[in-house]
Amino acid sequence: MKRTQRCGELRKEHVGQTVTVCGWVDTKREMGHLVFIDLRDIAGKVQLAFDVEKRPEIHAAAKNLHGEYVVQATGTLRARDPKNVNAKLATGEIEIDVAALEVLNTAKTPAIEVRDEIKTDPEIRLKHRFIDLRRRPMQRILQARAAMIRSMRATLDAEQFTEIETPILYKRTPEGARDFIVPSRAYPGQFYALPQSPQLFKQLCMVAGLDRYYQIARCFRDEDKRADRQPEFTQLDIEMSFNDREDVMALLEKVVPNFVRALQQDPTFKDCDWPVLKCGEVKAPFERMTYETAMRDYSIDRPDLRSRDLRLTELTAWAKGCSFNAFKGAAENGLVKALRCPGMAEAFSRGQIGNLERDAKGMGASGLASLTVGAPVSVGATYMSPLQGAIAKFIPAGEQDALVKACKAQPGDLIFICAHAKEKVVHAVMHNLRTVVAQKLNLLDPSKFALTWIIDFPLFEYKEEEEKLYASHHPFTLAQDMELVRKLAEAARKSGDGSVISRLKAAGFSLAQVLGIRNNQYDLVLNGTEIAGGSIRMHRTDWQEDVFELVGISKEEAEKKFGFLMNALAHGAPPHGGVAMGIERNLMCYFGLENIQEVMAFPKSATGRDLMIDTPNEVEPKLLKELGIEMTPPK
RNA sequence: GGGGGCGUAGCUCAAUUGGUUAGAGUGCCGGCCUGUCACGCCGGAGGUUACGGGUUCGAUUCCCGCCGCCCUCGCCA
Repeated sequence: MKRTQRCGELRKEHVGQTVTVCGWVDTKREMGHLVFIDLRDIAGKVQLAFDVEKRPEIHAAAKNLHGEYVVQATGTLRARDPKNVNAKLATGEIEIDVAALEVLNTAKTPAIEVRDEIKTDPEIRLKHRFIDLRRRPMQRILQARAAMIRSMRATLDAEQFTEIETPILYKRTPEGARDFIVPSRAYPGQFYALPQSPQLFKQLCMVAGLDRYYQIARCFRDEDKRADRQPEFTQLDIEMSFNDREDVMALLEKVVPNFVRALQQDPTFKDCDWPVLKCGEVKAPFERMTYETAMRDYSIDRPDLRSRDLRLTELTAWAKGCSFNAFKGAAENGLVKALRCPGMAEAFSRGQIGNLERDAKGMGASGLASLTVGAPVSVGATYMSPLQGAIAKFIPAGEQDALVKACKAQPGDLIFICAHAKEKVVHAVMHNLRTVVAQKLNLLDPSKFALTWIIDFPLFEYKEEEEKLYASHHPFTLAQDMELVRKLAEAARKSGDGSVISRLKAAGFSLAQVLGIRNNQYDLVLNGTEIAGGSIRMHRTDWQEDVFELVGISKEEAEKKFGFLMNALAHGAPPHGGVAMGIERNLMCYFGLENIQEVMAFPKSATGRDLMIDTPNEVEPKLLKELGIEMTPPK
């Protein structure tokens, strides 16, 4: 045995014991006849004391130690004199009077200082990741990640789930994200693909009668990276049988509070400064909000409800009768929305308003109207309109009053209005604006956790340009009204030509009716981040065929792409559904971090390179030949 | 694929309009110091200014290219 305790575990209660510790030399303080070494391991630091008069050879050996040397030290644990206690250190009341010292390894000077706070360039940190991970904040994050996953497993095991591994060598799926592909040696010219998620396999597990599946699943997507995206990431992947959406939601309402509690109660993290440690108990059941409400009030399907009272107002009806032509025109077949900013008439400078307008234009808007609300007054017989701003003069007093009333605005408020023929543009602008205003109002406290389910999503999305319906989640999601889907599919099959929509219209169905169908999807949203999402699936092939019909996936195409799933569904698939939760995205929220690299042990750069091991890289021509792959010459 | 920012000592950053020996803090190495704990004091080493080209008497500085990192739009559930 090389050690009796870990450095950071030693306390007053061990005083008098002979202890052996191992760790890295953190700092050395030489005082002539005295040398102090702080020895560090994952549990913390402890002070080693060396006195030349007591043991000259050991003292001399201590003088030869350098930073990051790996050392084993044995000695008597003694209490420090009260005047020498270091209150900043958990081990500050004690030190080791070292009697034996062994250098287990020397160390080169690291590129990164092993300290809690560093400002080092991310490139350097990634190149020397094994040093970066020696730092306490990084070790705590990785420990917390493990604690979270441990808790997830415990919860699911208690609910009779079976952890099942699904293949990493998978098959290319033309839908969704770009696949990473892996050449096959046995079949030159043929390829595996890495899974974007285990979606189809988990459904096959249900068909197999495995009843309840989960996996801490690695997922791969070959898309361009972002601050919150990596080419490989981890999901808690869950699927269950004979359930409806309530069962899945109830399950996550156990999983999430359990792991939050696990993090909050773990003494390992008591010194950490994480939002998750300050957010209090996560109470179940979680709030629920329909997609319709979310879009109406917040213009986004993942609203940040820390600013729940900052709601948007739809003004389309008002704008249709508006004298200001820009609003009126947009309202004809588009959307007009307003954001009332309470008491913020003076909150933004001219320049800031200008920036907001510029951002709105960047999202496709033709402009962003801003109006401040004054007190309505009558001067003699003339009624003075309450609004001020560049466009106020185009809106008569009566219309202004109606606007103020619709927004429930008060004197001193600021009102932003965005109008556009494309709903998507208005939603993007207003969501962005709401975020800015909420920030300005200090509503986005990172230690406040606002959790909500978003439910009742539309089954279909309609792309006008293509005259095509798309599955808004994925095409395996069960509709709430399969009866109507059946009728639609039948109608679409009968009347021969034209787009699906024109055929449905010919059969007497309206677009609103089609888009009004809700599905069985549920997303879990935390402070504006989607931290989990899932759905109940269609377990019957005839239902599945109906939806394929409506989204324009032909029989041949369905057979080619999803044949094995369809075949499996035809062999007695039980009703089933599940959910997936992004581990990294969750951790980022809980730790208040902006970059996904901070919550992974060995992340890749934003261009998908591993800077430490330097990959991707070339392989030998011989290997390529074996795989039947020929390179085009580089340009 | 598009846009923006960045690249100078191990690390974090300076360097005037383009100007002669590229500096500081920290780390590192050595010395001194008996209670330090981000110890203190003294001394020292350390640079292909990412890389390649161009303009110029002269380039860290200006121009072009290229590589890398970060952010973002597209893309991505």
